[in-house]
Parts: sequence; structure tokens; C-alpha cells
Amino acid sequence: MKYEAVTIKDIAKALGLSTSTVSRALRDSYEISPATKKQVLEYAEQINYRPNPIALSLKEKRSRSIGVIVCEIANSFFSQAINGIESIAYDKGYNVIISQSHESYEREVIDLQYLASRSIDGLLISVSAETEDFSHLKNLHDRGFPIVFFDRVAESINTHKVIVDNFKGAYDATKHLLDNGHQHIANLAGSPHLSITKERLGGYRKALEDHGLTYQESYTEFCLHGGMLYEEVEAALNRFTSLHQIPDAIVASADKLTTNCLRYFKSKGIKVPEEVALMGFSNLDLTDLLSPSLSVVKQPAFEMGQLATELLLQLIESKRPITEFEYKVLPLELMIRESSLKSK
Amino acid sequence: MKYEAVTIKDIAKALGLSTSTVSRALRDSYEISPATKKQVLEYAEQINYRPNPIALSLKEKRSRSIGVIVCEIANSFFSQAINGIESIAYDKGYNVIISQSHESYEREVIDLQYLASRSIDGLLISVSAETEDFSHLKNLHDRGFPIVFFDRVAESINTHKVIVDNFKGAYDATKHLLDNGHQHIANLAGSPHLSITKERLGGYRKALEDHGLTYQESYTEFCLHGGMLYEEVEAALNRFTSLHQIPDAIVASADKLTTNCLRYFKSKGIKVPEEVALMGFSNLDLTDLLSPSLSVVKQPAFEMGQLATELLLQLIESKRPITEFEYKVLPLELMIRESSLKSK
DNA sequence: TTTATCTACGCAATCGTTCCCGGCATCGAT
DNA sequence: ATCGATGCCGGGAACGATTGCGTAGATAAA
Repeated sequence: MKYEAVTIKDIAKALGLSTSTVSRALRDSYEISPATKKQVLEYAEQINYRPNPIALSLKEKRSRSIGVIVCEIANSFFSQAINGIESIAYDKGYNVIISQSHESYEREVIDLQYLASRSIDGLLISVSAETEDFSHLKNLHDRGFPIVFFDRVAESINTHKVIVDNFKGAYDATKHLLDNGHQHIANLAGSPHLSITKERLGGYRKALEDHGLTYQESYTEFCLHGGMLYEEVEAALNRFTSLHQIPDAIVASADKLTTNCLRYFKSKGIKVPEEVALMGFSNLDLTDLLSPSLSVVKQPAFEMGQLATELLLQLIESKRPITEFEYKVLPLELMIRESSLKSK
Repeated sequence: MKYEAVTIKDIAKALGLSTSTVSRALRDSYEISPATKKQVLEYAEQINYRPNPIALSLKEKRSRSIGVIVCEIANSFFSQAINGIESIAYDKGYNVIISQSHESYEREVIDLQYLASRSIDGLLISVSAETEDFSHLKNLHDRGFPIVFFDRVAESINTHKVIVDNFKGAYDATKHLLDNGHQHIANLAGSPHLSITKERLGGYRKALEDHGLTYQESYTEFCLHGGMLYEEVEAALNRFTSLHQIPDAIVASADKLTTNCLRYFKSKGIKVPEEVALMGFSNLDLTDLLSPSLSVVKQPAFEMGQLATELLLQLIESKRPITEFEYKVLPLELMIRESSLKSK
């Protein structure tokens, strides 16, 4: 099945003009007489001519499309961020190509290779939970390819980054639980490789210490797949509940960790917040409908996407190399509901 | 900022060969001596040569990428479907470009124009809730552009379609509520323009009639935006609750309708399922954690995406025009939980 | 030695578009 | 009448890669 589109040549042939004249007429060049312009424009409209973006890309050495690599679009945070990305890209006439790493390093590398072989002008990425080695990104970046990180960043690569104040978010969440009278607060953490995990762990720890408590390693469990697998969350929580002193509250550091945590307690018949309080990072728009409704730290996902895209387009469209990079830190929102209430 | 990539010319110049020789060496042509091949391959590897996909697209008149238009990627059904689409496309070496219509007809038309100006080889689409007029798709299809519909289809366009058995899904859901003793079952429906709305309405109606009940128009409310706006769901449910005979059960025909319905009852302090039972169409993976847990009709979203993509690639890669089109109807899954239990 | 065959490579067209350059009229000025 | 200016348009190269065709040189067969 072939879909043959009309080209500038077809117009030229039909009207007895040269392709240069047709091209100029379409672009409203001053070199073309009004009569010819009118004729070309009308004929082009009639046969529904559309310029071939691929030919333009080849000529201009730019595709006017940007790539996005995230772990999962089914994750609320990322789908909201993508909406932000799309809103800006769309305004500026850029296409958005989305790839999912599914939290796999290998897949991330393949996706990157696929995208970067010059069908995109720049990249927005939030790295996978497995990614420890950033050389695939570093190589590209070193050769001048525009990259902007958001949420999960590679500290070692010097470019624009858009993140949230993860330290403060975890600090505030932990403090909230402490203020509510919880004493034994565990931290259900994501992949230890991720920047956000480290930052959130730091905030959690600082809050404990500011409250006169000592940080205990056994009260932090890492989930390598960021909670994607129920089994890893189950295993982590099993370890918590087998401790001498069972935690009376949990800070879950990611969307899937939070919901799978709730799922675990529900299946075990453990009452939240009566037996254990829960406070999680989540951008779900259904947390109010859960049982119990979830207290969460919410990220400005849409705004992060927008900001990251603006920075990327700035990189792409800049005439000269940029050496000063932005490091944007956005505020988080604490939403207190039932799951973190005082256990009396 | 410029990202200059290496081309076949750079290799040719560096090695004192012609571009044709380099091209053939890279493609392992029999016309090139082993020595030259080795030299070219090694040098290409060394300077990290990658063929320019845009140049290839121009030459081969195909971009090896497909477009997808859905209303929202933040919707579980669609994000799962996209995962299915991606899995097949990826295997076959195709790129996927996703656009969101946000349930707007106008936006759908713009997205389509954007995508179809020949930067994609084919299109997968689930039309927006607003779309009544399919001429934008019809035009393209008539000119031989490969299009496959999934979920929300345009009946009038003769091409491959992948849907679920909406009639049976609604029938079974309604029957389940009837079997549980509910007598006054209302139907919270999506946009009246959508094929799925009509099919689900049909199943609902048939189930009532098979049970000896008469269908009443006042027991069906349409939501033009498919439940995207809480206000439209609120208005619809307000009308239900102001009826002489208030419904004792509701069948909600879409994801957002279902959750917003639950949100409404929660805010009004109406107990589910004690005061009103609820059964909805939803692909959320959190329905077990809601309060009450939701009884749902679940669609095989991933499989639908896979199937639609296979059919599309078949259209794209077929040598001669295809005139026989598939109309795939996949089965739905009924998941009974708390929200639909008997009201005693 | 001549002719045929094969190996190994280069030339140039092609895809659709833009744009530099050059050229032919026409017109007004001298 | 000649010259320069201007208006309007065409030729052709370029973007990066593929590919049909042509061919120089080596080898083999007659």
C-alpha cells in the first residue's frame, strides 16, 4: 500500500514553473510576482500540498523533535510531566518522541541510541532505577548533544537539571510523622543509585536527628526496582515487621512504593494508620479515594516538565555553546490525609 | 549549540575512498574487498559513525515511525495500550510518536495534521470524545494512508479495527447488579458520539429488558468529556439523585466516570454499596485499594495495543492495497469486588 | 596476443526542499 | 541609443545515503 504525497515538483510541472519559483512563492518571497504567487498558492491549496518535513530536516540538520526517556508513562508523575513537556514543545512547534526504559539500564541505553542517532534535536531524561553508569549520556553530552535532566539526574553531567526539593520533602514528611507522635519511623526507599533516593534518605535522616533520634540502618530498606515489583516491597516490609522493634510509621519514597505498601498492609490485615502510619511520595490523583486516604508528598510534575522543556529548547536554539547551567529546585507540596494520623 | 555528526563523506575523505564504496562496505556488499571493508568498518567504529535516519527516510519515502493519537496518556487504559503498541513497534524497528487530544476535536485535527504531513508511516487512533465528524481521518484514509482504530472507532471508515466486546461487558455488569438484587440501575455514560458509549448503552439496555425491566431515558446520563471534568459527573449524579425513584445501582461506562462517581458519593457521604452499588469500566491497577474496592469491567488494553499495531504494520508493509479489513473484538474481564455487593 | 571474465571501485542520479547565482526582460535616465 | 537598475524567474548545488551503471586493471581462456 502506497501513500504518495504531492511535492513541490508536481506543482512546478503542472504550472510550468521551476521548483525554485514554487518554493519561493510558497514562502512568500519578494522575488515572485503577485500573480505567480496567487497561482501557486491556489494550486497548492487545491491539491492539498504539505511540505515534506523529512526533506526539511535533512536540509536544516534538525528534526524539530525532542526525545523523552522515562521509566513508565503509566506512572502518574511521569504522565503529568509529559503533559507539561508536550504543552511547551507543542507551542514551539516541536514533536515529542517518548521512550520508556521500564527501569532497565539496558533498555535505557538502547532507547538512547535509537533516539540519538540524529532523529531528535535534544533529550529530556529521568534515568532508570538501574542506571549507575552514565557514560552513554556523558558521551553524547560531550559531543555537544543537548540534554536536560529532570527528577532523576546524573550529578556528574554538567547540564540543566530540574528537580524538586527532595531533601525537604522527606524531612517534612518525617517531621510530620514525628510531630504526630510516631517514634519508630522506617524509610521504604527506592533504588540506591538514584539521586532522589539519596536526597530523600538525607531528609529523613536529618529529621530524625533534629528530633533527637538516631538513624538506624535496619530502618531503611531499598527497593531496586522502585516498587515496580510487589515482591520487592513485600520482602522489604517483611524485614521491617520482623524487627525487634516494629516501625509504627513508614515514609515511602516513591509512587509505587507507597501504593504497594498500602496493598501489603491491606493483605496482612494491618490497620493504617492505627497500627502503622504511612506517608508517601505520590502524584496519584486518586489518593483521596484510597482506604485510608493517603497522606502524600506531591511533586509539581507538570511544571517540572514545562521547565525542563523550556531549558532544553533554549539549549537547542542557542547560537553559541552554553556553559552556565541551571539547577532548578522546585518546592513540594505536603498533603495530609488519613494515613498519617496519630496512632493513639 | 551545534551537534555535528559524522557522515559517510567524512569516512570517505579520511580513507581516500568514494562514498559509494564506504556505503557498500558498511552494508557488507560482495563488491567490496575484505581489506577495504575491514578498514571502513574499523574507522566507522572508531569515530562512532551512525547512519542518518532522516536521509534514509527521504530516500526510502518512509520514516519507520508510527503515530498514536489518544485522549490522555494519564488514563490507565491508554498507557497500558501504549505499552502494547510500543512492544510490537519496538520489535519491528519502528518509532512511536504519541499525541494527546485531551478529548478535544480541534486538537485531534491539529495533531493529525501535524503527524500526517508525512513524518509517520501510519496511524493508530482512538478518537476523542468530542469527535463527531470523521472527515479529517476519512480524507487521509481515502488517499491511502494506513490507519487502524482501536477502542473508539469510526464505523464509517473501512479499515482495521480493534475493540472489546462492549455490549457484553455492559450486559454482564448490569446483569451482575440485577442478580445482586438491584432494581433501579442507572447508566452513567460517556460521550454520546463514541462508538463505545453506544455499544455499552446497548448492553445495559438489553440486560434490563432480558430481566423484564423497561429501559428509562432518565436513568442514563451522558458526560460529553467522558468524566474528565468532575463537574459534569457531579451534574449527572445530581440529576440521578433528584429523581422520584433514586437509583440503587450505577453502571459507569469509563475510567474517569467510575472514579469520579466514587468521589461524588464519598463527598456526599453516600455509602457504597449499602446505599448505592457501583460497577464501572476501569483499567486502574489500584481498584483493590479504593474504599470500597471497586467492581470493574477490565479491558485487555495491552493486547489491544499489540494487535492494533500488528495490523497497522501489516498495512504499512503490504505490497499491494488491502481491501479486506479485520474487525477484532476482544473479550472483557469482570472483576467483582466490594462496590457491587448486595444492598440488603 | 587477443578476448572474455571478474574484481573492486567511482560517477552520478535520486529523494524534496532551499538558496545562491546568474540571466533575461523592461524601464527610466542620460 | 546606451547603460544601469530592477523585477522576475530558472539552473543547479547542497543536505546524507543508496544504487544502477560504467570501467580500469587483473586474470584466465582461446
